[in-house]
Amino acid sequence: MSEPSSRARADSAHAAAEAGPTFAPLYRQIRDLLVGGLQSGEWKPGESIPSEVELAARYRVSQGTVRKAIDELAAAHLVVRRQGRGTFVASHREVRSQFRFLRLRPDDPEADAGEPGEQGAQGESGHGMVMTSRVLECRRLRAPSDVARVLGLRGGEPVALIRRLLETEGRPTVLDDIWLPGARFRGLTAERLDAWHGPLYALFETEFGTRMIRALERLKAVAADRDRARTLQVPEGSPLLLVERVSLTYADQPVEWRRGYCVTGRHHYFNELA
Amino acid sequence: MSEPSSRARADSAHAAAEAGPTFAPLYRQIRDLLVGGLQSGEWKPGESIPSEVELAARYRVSQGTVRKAIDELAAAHLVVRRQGRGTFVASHREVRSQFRFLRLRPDDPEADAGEPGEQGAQGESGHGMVMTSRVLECRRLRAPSDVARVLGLRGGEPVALIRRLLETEGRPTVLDDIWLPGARFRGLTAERLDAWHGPLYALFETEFGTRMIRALERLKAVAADRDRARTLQVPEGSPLLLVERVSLTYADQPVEWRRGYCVTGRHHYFNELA
DNA sequence: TAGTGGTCTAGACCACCGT
DNA sequence: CGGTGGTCTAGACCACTAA
Repeated sequence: MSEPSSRARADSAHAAAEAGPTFAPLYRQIRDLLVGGLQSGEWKPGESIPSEVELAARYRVSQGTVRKAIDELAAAHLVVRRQGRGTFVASHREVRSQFRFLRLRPDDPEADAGEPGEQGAQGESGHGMVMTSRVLECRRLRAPSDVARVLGLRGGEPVALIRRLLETEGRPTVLDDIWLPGARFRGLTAERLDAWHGPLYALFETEFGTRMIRALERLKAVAADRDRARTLQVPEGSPLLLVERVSLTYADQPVEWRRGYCVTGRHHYFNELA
Repeated sequence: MSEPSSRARADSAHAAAEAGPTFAPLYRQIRDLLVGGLQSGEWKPGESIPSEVELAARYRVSQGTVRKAIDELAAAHLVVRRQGRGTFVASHREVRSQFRFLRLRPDDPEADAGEPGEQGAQGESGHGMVMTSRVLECRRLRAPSDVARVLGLRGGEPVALIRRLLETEGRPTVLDDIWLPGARFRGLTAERLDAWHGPLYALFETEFGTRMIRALERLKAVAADRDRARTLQVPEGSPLLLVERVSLTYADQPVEWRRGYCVTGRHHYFNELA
């Protein structure tokens, strides 16, 4: 290494001298460069990124600095480290991160358990829960203003709407309304959804190059209106758990708005405060 | 340093030689020692722990190893680092970690905002929300079996029950039933609760030496029964958000079981999936 | 055996804080 | 100014994986 971190130190000195914005430490700059590689698709979900020593050479920093950058990516679940093998881009197809966004669980794990590891058709399962999905509707339309606002679109831009029913043990459990930006999800049809076996986010990642990174949720208790009561086979006015979710991809760009109405008679939403 | 990490290396070699349990890396051993110091009260909430160099000398490891141990404690919110000052034991009295466990937020931040920084009597506020607490009941009794099971007590052991009503803008919003192990919370009375101004967990930490570290929650939507409907001033049968919480202290010991019934007409439970 | 991530060390320098 | 945490480096060795 002929010029170890000359750029970084220059930046740092720069920041001290100027009154301008303080510069990020080297490992954060490296981290952001790596995020750029992930975002641009240079390394695709499931693939490995270059080794730490290679990245250190490429960016002309020490291995320790690259290591700290990757530590942050791993903490954010953008990559997964595997000792002896390498560092891999996280994927919703992997079991490890499959159910990271699924918080609904059966009250009694035993009562709702299927065969260990079993999955229903279109199934998203986890924690001994078997869930089957039925797509009720999938159409494209112009964004209503509230949807446009949440997704950061202009009103009237094309969006896709998926309505689906999740069932556990044959009982309707969750009714989802899912809004997606039309531009990102060209070619999304009910047939395509029916043909896909696996988590929805794995489909989005694989078929549309859109990877959900994190999500913000708002929960409320609401009374079932007539339509939803009928679909979920509960009395009108029954309490439902409304889970509103905005999913974000790289750079915190919103790419999904979802409203789920959950029957919580035999299930609950689990959360850990840490 | 005369014998740098002789213990650690011996352990490591040991583990490799034996078929027994693998030994934790040095920094985890150090971390656990530090947790022991926190748990035993060697360093109290708000106080600073020894500096990294001092700890490195004490445990005869490098500063980098101590640093990594403290990194984990900081990630778990057990300590807070402050550049140039030191590392401090986290406290519920500090604004930083005041509202870490409060997930209920007004739907429209503007609508419910009081004076910036204002707090109601008994208030737990945050995110522009003002909440006032009214203790309805505080008595001691023998643990019902379900409470005993959750708190890890034997049935019939003494427990304390607090019932309180949280109000926002004069509107009843949350009805809490809080169960505590009697042994830990000797001397807890309604008068003591009324006299305390600040978060409940700060009281527990300051007056009873019990610090809540993390919590597990289960959420459901339920219909308001007659009593709760009256107390919360909503129609009987209205949907309420039921938040069931088990709080844990060091070593994941359960020390609180709480059931909160929330009116979510103007508020929601916020969560981030990361 | 070669290559990867994981641990540990030692030392330099920086940014920040209170005195 | 001295002391604290924060960054960065360089190099050694370990643990794991795959060929």
